[in-house]
Amino acid sequence: MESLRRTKIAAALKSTDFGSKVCVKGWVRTKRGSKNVAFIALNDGSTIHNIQVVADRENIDDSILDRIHTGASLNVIGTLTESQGSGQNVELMAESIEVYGEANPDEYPLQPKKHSLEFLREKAHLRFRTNTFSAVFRIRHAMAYAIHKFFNDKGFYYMHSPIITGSDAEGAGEMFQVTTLDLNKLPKTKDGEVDYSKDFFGKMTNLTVSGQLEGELAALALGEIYTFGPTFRAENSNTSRHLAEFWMIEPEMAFYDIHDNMDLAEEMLKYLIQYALDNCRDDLEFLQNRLLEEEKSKPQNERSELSLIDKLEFVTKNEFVRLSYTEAIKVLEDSKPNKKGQFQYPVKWGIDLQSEHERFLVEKHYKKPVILTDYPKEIKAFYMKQNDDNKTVRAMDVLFPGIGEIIGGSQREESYEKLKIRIDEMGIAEEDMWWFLETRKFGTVPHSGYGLGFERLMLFVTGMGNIRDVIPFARTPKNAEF
RNA sequence: UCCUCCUUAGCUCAGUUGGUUAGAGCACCUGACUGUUAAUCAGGGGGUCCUUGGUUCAAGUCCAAGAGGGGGAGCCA
Repeated sequence: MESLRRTKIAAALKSTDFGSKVCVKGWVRTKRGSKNVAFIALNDGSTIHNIQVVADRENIDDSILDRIHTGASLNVIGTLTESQGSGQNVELMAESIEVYGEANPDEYPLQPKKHSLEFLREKAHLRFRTNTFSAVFRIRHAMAYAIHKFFNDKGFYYMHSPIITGSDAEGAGEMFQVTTLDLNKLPKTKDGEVDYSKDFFGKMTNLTVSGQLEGELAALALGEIYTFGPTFRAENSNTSRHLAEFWMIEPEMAFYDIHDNMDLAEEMLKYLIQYALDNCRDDLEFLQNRLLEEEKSKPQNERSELSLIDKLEFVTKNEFVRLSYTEAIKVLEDSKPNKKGQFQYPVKWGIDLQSEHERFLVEKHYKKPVILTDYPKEIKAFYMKQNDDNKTVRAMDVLFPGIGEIIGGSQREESYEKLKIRIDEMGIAEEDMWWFLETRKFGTVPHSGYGLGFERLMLFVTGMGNIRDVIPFARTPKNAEF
């Protein structure tokens, strides 16, 4: 077969250079045939759209066409032409086709039809080859890039916080232990405890549950930093919005108060969503149509009011509602569902807000993203700045429709004395936190930060319903396949 | 971890009150068709009814336990 530089399908479909000879390579989505001609829809991942390869049986031998099924990989050389059919503008009249690899249709699990997301989750090694997942993962790339671009353009520095941590005071959940000890022959101390001095690091270590504490150290010198890396939580969470391994973005900013923090969070979310609208249009349209199809089988009252793209545009164009926890409790107490006793969990100042409460505020009452601030100190982490009322802390949670908490953050406590007292009150070992406390001892400043769950952002942008479908290989309790 | 629902052909699903040889669409194979659009039409092959135990003359169907999965809740991002 002659050699010719490969053209990506995205570029070939945009070309108007009809009559030119091009080479495309990709994977077969469908093959349709009639007596004289076969049509092959070919996709190479460069776009959601396929190029239609037209194989005239006079030019392409039946022995080749017989080897081509859904999933096969091809190298096609042909002439770019204006399509005679109505489904596409451009097509490729094949002159020669090389089959790189066949896909035995008796064994290849993907077919040119709708598969359930649950089925594809078990075929995660092949699901990239579907329209839905190729769209999701192109958008995932775009969002990761946009995050770096947003922060870089604002003068933030990308800081790599450690994955393995010797601190067990991050306080964000159960941790995965990291060890090189032989679990069948654990070294013991005289007291019968595991002797961690024999472990790789000479102490007990875990995978990080948050890069925030290290991020603060960097922010208190570099000014504005962000982390973007994997995070691990060994919680036995079995929901559509939790993963044991997920990616988190954690900006930390010196000299930012809680209001600067909220402004940044809102600006960032709007920027990221606008970036998707501007750069992932084809993929968003595909996912939007997919959702519309899915909703046809739902009863009218369960269908969403806005389409995916309208929903994204709505968020970019409207101010987020900002109110304090105390105000939110009042709204909830005065709400219809509360008066009718429809909340499963009663509303009272001091409780942690339940999903049903957050959903009422975001989806029913305000119908907009909501930022809640100034929570009771008892239900929030030790590092949050205490308010003068001695009851609340300067926390902020950004709540999104359908997702719940997409961002959690706060202004940080900068007072050495207050922080030390809070650490004692919460029973955290002070000797583990000496380095964190020293930043308050030497040249402390007001500062703030937050954590954005990358996959939760992905859920919102793609409209997907399960967090396992917006990360390539989900890690959840009892599942670390692939 | 709790509540709830589900598991039947490669995939999506139907299967009545427990009753003889378990069905459909798609996919695959064969044939028809002069350019299709998840092509269409005709025919064909394809089953550990999740597993184990129980009730019964008889279990895909009823009961119990287990496994896997979905949805909701808690924990949170």
